[in-house]
Amino acid sequence: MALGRPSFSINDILTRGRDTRDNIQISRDLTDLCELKLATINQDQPTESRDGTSRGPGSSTSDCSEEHKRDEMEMIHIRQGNIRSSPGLGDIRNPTSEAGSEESTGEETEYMSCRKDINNKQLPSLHQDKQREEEEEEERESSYSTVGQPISGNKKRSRAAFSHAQIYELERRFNVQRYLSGPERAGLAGALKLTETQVKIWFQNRRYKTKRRQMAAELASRNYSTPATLAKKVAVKVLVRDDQRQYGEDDLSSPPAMPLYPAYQYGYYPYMYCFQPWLSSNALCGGMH
DNA sequence: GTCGTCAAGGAGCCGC
DNA sequence: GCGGCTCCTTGACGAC
Repeated sequence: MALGRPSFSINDILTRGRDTRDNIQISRDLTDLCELKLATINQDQPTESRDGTSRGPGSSTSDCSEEHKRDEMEMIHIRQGNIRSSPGLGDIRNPTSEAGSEESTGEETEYMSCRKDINNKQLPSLHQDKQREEEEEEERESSYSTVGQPISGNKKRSRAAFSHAQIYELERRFNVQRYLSGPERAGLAGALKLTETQVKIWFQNRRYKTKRRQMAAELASRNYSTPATLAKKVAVKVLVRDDQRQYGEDDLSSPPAMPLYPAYQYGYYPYMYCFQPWLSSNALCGGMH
């Protein structure tokens, strides 16, 4: 089951990504696209930048260049293999910001918060960060296998915590395509120092999470349009027009030729034609499908 | 202690 | 049979 593919192959990001400049350019394109959509969403709500200053939709240019630089550094970081690998290190995550980013309807916000986390926590001092990662790497290798599971017979299940850089890359990839082929998965897993299974499971969980949120949004919208509101949208035959009777008595006694509820047209939820929140910006930005 | 989130486990289904 | 999918659950973990 393959969904719509972008005009360029994401493999370009990974394979051509050995050429960092190419990779950065694609990263910029994706970042710009996502930020553009986010700006569209928040047109009327000035967003809070990382340094606490608010910025409007049109004022992101300078910030973008800074972010691009940081992205650039981050991507170089990843390509150099200085990425934190999967095994559960609680200190490399930022549950507060993650939880905060889990807006009920926002898919793009997770991506953006990931960017924010990366910029906030990892990029300001790459050298210190690198050194710390090396220390963590040693510590990790002493207790975990490469797939993030305890080596010894410890039956206690360990929950791998992916690094911000890994999640950032996974999210970005997910924004491009929601389904990966085998080679694509292998390439991404290799680039992120994860196993193919971990990438596969991550995408599965991510798709299901997206779906759950869409369903929740749908449910909320249904509750929003109350039955009383719907009851007003009933098709009524025009019996008299311009003082002329439009139907004979037989017509009126027989059932209408046209169904009153053309539900088939919009599935079984005709009112969704008017209000489809899952087709709004979050779904579009979250999937670009 | 409770709650939310997340990676992973597992059942059931489908296509090859 | 195998691999991947959806869907739901489990167990770990952090925030409150």
